[in-house]
Amino acid sequence: MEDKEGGKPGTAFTSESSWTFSGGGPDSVSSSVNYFFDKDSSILSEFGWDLQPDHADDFGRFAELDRTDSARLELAGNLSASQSCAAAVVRCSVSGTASNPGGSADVSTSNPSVSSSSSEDLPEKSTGSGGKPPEIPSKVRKKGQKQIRQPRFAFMTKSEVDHLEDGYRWRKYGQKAVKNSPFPRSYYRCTNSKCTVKKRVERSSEDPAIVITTYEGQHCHHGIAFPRGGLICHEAAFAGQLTPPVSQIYHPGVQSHRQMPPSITQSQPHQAPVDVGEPHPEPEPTSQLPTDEGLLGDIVPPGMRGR
DNA sequence: CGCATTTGACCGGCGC
DNA sequence: GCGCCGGTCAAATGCG
Repeated sequence: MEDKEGGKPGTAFTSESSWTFSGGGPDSVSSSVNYFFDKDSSILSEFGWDLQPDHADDFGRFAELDRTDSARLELAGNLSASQSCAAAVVRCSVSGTASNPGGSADVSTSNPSVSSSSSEDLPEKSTGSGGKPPEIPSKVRKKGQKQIRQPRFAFMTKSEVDHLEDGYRWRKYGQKAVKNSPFPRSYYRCTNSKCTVKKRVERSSEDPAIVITTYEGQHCHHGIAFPRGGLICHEAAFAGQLTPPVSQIYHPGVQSHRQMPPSITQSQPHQAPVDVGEPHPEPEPTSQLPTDEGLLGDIVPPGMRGR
């Protein structure tokens, strides 16, 4: 894991980010694993997270699990509780690239300009708007230079829904069948035209209940990218900072209905138990409104502190 | 009408 | 060099 480049876990990203989920991980995720999750949650800081002691400990614990025997993470408590839709953080890994070597630590949600720190790989291709420049097609990468990826952050959640609500809006731009997996992989990108964050969603071939979500890049905007409007409260904005499993943040009235399946939009009073070891019998994922004190009050991104 | 999703095609990287 | 595979594009389609 962290021995790969001999760098400090959580502080030095690999220049070549190939990764996977270590032992016990799904075969479908076929990259090599780099768990940079450090006990001091420094990696979270890299992504703009700031765990307060209690939860830093939580992260530390499961990071440790990953490194030792890759035991199932049972991230009980506030973080996973937010994924009431029968989702729980199972495992988490972070990787990144030299294109953003720790610089992401400076990223603040209140500083959109930092977004440019990343996109060596994503040259502002205003996709969808049609039109890649003839001479510089977006998909063409520099020859002789391996594709440089933005910092990535992946986690596994146990969820019935593939696309977990995370406070940001995503547009699906592709779907591919995954080798050795009956489940397809979906590709999303942030709907914010200036934001190059992408995410991949796929299900574990071993445990269909587990959704593997991979985020790449960082949001260069703090609110939710709601073209049609509405502000989202800063908590949700933060949630999208890394778009972690703490997501499931839904604010009635401001959240786009499109993104929110009926089953999700209706908050449920109960919380699904967090037990990643066995499937949840819950037929329908439910969501809840995480309270600021229960979730967001504990994990505060740098840019959000003092707000 | 505008936006999101679907889906087949295309392209580049990588392993053999 | 070839084939496989992952990732992305973009036209078509659907939906609110």
